[in-house]
Amino acid sequence: MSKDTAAQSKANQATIAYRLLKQDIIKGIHQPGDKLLMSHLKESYDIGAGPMREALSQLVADRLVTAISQRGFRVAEMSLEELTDIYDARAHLEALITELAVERGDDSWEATVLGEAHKLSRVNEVNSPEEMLEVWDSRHKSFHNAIANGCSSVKLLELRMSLLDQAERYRQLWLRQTVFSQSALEGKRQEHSDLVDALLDRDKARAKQLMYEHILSPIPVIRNLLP
Amino acid sequence: MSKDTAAQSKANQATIAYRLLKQDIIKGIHQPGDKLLMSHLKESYDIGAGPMREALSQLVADRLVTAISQRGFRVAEMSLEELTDIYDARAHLEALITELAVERGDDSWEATVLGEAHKLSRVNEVNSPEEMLEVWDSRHKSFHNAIANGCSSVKLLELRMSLLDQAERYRQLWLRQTVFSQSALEGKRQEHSDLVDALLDRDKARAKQLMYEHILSPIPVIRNLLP
DNA sequence: AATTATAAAAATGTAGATATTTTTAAATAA
DNA sequence: TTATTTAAAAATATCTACATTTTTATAATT
Repeated sequence: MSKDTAAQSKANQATIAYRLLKQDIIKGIHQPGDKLLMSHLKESYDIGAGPMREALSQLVADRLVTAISQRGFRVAEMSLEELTDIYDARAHLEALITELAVERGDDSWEATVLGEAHKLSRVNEVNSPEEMLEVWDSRHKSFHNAIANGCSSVKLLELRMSLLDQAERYRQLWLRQTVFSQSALEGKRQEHSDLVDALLDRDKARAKQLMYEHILSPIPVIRNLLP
Repeated sequence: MSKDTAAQSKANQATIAYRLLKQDIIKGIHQPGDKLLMSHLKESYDIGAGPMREALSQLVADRLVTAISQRGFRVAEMSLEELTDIYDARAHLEALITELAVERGDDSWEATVLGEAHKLSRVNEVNSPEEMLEVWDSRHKSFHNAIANGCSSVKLLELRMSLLDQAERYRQLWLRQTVFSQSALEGKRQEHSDLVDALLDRDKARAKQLMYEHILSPIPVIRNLLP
């Protein structure tokens, strides 16, 4: 039995519900502002009220869901204000982490970053557009994770993940626009290439600045798509 | 009826359990590594298993508790490695937030910082040592919160709070040593005064550097007290 | 000693009971 | 009529008590 299958089978109902709900909120199956009715959730996920509550209050901590005592749960709203706030925080945090990664990253970090950059630049021979989207997004994330890991700070990486989760619904809006536009994709390719250059040159200030701008760049696109 | 009492009376069992448990873990009533037995918790807090699980899994997200599926919950261990990691992250994040506060803070921010600094410098006419501890800690937190609020980033402030919560058990070790030592207290007074000067001078680089060092300064004290 | 069987303890989940909020409809007042 | 209040009903959230599953401890067996 694979490790993954073992983990899945061991996971309790609350964990299963948490994963499914989170995915469905990110995918937009549950829209911002939607009421998350316990009776519906119980039925559609086939999970009891207890574990479901447990999952929901975790998502409240993740800021993907809001709760009012005795009045249940709703999918958290999306707004231009939140978009700006999340991306401002992400840009500053990611810039900080990049700076630390340049200071602290070793040879093996450099190697991994270079490897992930290469994989990302070679997203070509794919079948469907949907697969393209998935593969590019996955490799793009791996590339950025590889850079960030160089900072060697467990806690900063956890904070980074928390912001990424909160940004994910906004990112989804940007992703389609970017991956399906040859020129946008080429722009990203250039940004990534410049970034890698700065990292390998150990040019702290330049890497920090490039990362800051790279993170903020999707904002105009997302702003236009925001409902 | 006061707002607080109303909030208390409206809060559900899970929220009550979360608050009580968190306090008791920070106070050390539940020690690092302790098993959090559902039957004991149910009895001592007089709260059912469902809400108690909900509270526990929130504390897992807060990193104050660890969970193993089907094997229950334990108070998270404390370690020198975690101390170093948390304080490294805190110092960098707080320095970043301070820098932004100097950039973004307005007149009313300056006024609040100055006011809180004044209150903190006047913790004197108190009755018991225990009260002294409580009052100083409370005002010290308010002072630092006032500075941080200047950054105007909801998300960065949330990340800051998350790290503060994780640092709280370590901070408690340092607090007694500092508040009950006249020389240590004088040292802090000086650091705070320098910090305020840099803030009001809008000296970004200096404020950032002072804050970075201020956050890291408790580490040697805590290291010696760590069990 | 190592392995297996058994019993006890504990975690987790379910179903139904209870409490709260929301909706609906009727009654009252402007 | 229109708006407001009130009371009852329905919908919903939450909790409790119990049932089930899993783990852990103990004893028995090889």
